[in-house]
Amino acid sequence: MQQLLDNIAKHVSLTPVEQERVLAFTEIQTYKPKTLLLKEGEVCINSFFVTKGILRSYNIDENGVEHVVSFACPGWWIADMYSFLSQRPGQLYIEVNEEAEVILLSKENRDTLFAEVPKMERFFRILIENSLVANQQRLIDNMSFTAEARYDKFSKKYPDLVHCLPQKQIASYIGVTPEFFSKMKARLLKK
Amino acid sequence: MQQLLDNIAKHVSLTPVEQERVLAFTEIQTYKPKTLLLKEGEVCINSFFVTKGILRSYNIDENGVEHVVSFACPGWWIADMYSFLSQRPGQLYIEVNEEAEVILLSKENRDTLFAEVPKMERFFRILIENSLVANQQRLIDNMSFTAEARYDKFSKKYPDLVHCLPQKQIASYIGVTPEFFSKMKARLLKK
DNA sequence: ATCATTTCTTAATCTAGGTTAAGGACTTCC
DNA sequence: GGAAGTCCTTAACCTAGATTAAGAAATGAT
Repeated sequence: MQQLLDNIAKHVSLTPVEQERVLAFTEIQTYKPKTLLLKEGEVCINSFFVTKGILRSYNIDENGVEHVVSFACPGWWIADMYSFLSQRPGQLYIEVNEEAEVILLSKENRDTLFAEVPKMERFFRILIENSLVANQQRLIDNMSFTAEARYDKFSKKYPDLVHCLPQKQIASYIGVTPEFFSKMKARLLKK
Repeated sequence: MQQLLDNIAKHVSLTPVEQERVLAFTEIQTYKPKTLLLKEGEVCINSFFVTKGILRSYNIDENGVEHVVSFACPGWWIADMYSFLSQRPGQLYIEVNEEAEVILLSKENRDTLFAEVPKMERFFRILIENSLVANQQRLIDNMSFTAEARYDKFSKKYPDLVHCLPQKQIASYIGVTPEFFSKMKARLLKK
């Protein structure tokens, strides 16, 4: 729980009373690997703050191909933002990659919290802003760079993740097939 | 100016006094086509609310190829969000497509406004949330669909834009070359 | 009107990355 | 500890979309 408060403290400073309110609205949970916290077609009731382990979100396209939308390590939030915000069925899966501990904040509680603790609305505003910027950068990168350059950027940005994720998930995140990813990696080793 | 207030009213309801504050912090401007409101390497001081005309933002990659990041029609906001939020040099250009009238809100004024009129922070939080959702959807679409399907989605989502934008800009937005776009369109006509 | 610039089209050729297939290396779980 | 899955790799072949080039059509400036 302290991790969450530390995370919030990076952007806004809460009084002890406000911190209490935050904790009152959240709930802690642990999950085994491969647990699905959300499936396509379901409403994303909770957003998840990761304190241990790794989660990922992905969608599955018409051809049954999985596309990783995001990873979440300790200190990161994850949700199907479309579904969470609209409270309508979404298209994303959220799955536990590695034995995880997460803090849950439901849409309902989030909205109440915004009313009671306006600083938390600021906190999430800033979080979403950062998220938008990162997302827009990824879009630009996908349009501007080759798979090789995208992989290079990814490994520099998330050096830890490169070692603990299955390659097929990295391949999916940067937008190539596992086979091509494997070929590409072999090519890079020769240099 | 009324357009801006109407737009805000869709998400939060301001008192007349609050509306006054908003207007006090904004400024109106008109621009000729091809005017560059922002260049790569510059700091994005203002965000722009379009009341007339069309703007677009794009970046230019290492090979000199332009990639359209977004269009903005009346009722839409546009900015280089990375640069605007961090007040550091950005990579985007913002250009006037069609004779435009826009309302300017600087980063500085926005932050003051947030402190004076908390509802405006809520307004922008909601705007950014929607923006993030749209952006994430575009990312997923780019990974999941062919150029043809992306074009189809685009023309259904923005039927008006299809008619008033140069094809090369649409091609760039959906992520293909103008040549391929032209070929694709010819193919679609045969069906 | 006319020259210049930009945009669009068509066609030939090329390539980054996809597909299919098959074997080997790890896990995982009775 | 062995059967059944996953995951990773390699290789041959395939295709969506890029590149190059060149002409036609539209737009704009003088």
